[in-house]
Amino acid sequence: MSNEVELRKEVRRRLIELGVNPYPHTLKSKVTPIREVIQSPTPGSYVSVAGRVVGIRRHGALVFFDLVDDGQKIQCSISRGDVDKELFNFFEKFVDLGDYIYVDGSVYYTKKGELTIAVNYIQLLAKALRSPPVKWGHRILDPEVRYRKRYLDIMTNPQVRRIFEIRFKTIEEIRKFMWSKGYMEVETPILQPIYGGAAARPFKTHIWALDTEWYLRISLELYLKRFIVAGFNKVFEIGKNFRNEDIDIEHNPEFTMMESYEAYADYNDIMNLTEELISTVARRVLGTDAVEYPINGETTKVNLSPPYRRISIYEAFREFAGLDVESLSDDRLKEYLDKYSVKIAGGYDRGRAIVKLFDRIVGRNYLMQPTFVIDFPISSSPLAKPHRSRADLAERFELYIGGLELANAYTELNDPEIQASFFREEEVRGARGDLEAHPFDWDFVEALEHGMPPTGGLGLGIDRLVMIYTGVSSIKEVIPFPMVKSKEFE
RNA sequence: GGGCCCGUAGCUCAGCCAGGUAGAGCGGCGGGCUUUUAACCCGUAGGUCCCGGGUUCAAAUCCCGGCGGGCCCGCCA
Repeated sequence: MSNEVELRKEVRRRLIELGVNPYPHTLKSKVTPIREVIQSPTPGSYVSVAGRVVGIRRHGALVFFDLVDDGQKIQCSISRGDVDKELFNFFEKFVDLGDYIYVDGSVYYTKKGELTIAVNYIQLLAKALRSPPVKWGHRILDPEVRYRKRYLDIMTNPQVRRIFEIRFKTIEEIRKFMWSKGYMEVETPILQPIYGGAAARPFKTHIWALDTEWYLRISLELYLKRFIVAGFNKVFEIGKNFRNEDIDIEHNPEFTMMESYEAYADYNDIMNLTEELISTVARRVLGTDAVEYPINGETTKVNLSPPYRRISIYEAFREFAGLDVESLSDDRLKEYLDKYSVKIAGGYDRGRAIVKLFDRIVGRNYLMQPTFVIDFPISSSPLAKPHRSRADLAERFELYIGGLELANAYTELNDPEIQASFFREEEVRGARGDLEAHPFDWDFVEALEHGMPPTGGLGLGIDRLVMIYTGVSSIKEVIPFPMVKSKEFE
């Protein structure tokens, strides 16, 4: 292993001795992106390009090699008979896989019809001391290498690169979509004295300047609502949330959410917004809103074009599980909790029990096509407004696609007295051992006391949306640098 | 938190069950080759068998502990 590095360090040293800078500041001349050379191939034209050497095929006096620039590959050839002998020798002696080089030459098609640059000049741009771990276009198989050294994964595999291109285009298109709807993108604190807006354990940190314990945010919700109180009518934020919980196929402790809040809207408006956003962004990023998602090992067509089905959580129970949860006694419900080993932290609560049971037996198993599950039991939703026509329900929806929970949204609770009472209930749950209970946020309640208009809010999991868009079933595949245990530098 | 599986050359893996000199392909290096594209042909170097301990005449192999990774379950309203 150190052998290759040592050999290449020796090459680097010899280059410097010869007066060749292996890491020059400038290129011989301006280059054309390889993408453009490929897009409008012009045999006979003279081009200058730069890129990483990803393949070398030697045939004695003729050598073919591949350059990759910004994910685009082009073949080059260098022929001893056609170029300065020293240049040919320079290539043979000093250019290795992984190096960045500049070349210029004329474009032609080989006998096999491959677009190729007949190289006349080579400039070394950056000497690589390590070669790529696998041939370009091949997959690194070791997941540990893929996640720890993602740059290698992306460098060598265009399909991996494509996933991240889709991810970042998706974020860009969500921004454009929200702006086009009149929303303003705002920023809220990541470091917070009280966390809130979701049920999750937080990361703690120490603020030296204030000598107190603060938290990394677990959601964007409570500060965005403060913007609504402040008089901004439509705001959104795209940012990282941090939840101190386990890492698995659909959870990463650090993940990306888009949250939006709109004055004078309710959860019905937000459902319309959500389905339009997901389909519009899909069309702009993927060119289609018909995607395929692997479900239980089988590729399933998923249609992202609106309207999405809207079904109450009780109806969903009846339809998919054949269970009339609504009329179930608490004792019977507890039997189901035992049967599916569902535990409720902080003591039994009917609403929470129903929602957890739903996650366990309905959501991930049956909701493959986009589905809004609506009207949750009120005790499970301490930041949502009670339902306009049923006191036991909250105006809340969750969006499921491919069995994944993608979004959570409410007609927002704007009655400060009810909010305060919900926080008090959360405090009780916390005291009973529910580590994910909301802490009482007095400052937020005071903000509501100043008056928040009727508001509709949305939280959309960007990572999971990208999973749906790219057809991958692990969140690690869509997070560039997923969380892995740190390792001592070898 | 529980269970299962994995860790051997730069990469992919065999060898482990049944203990006895560390193996292959790709890649590297050297040589050959002027139309290849996972080029090809010949030669060659390359190892803390994840780490530590134990059993044994002898451990990559068996046992224990640890580290790292993957998957499943729990948890994630």
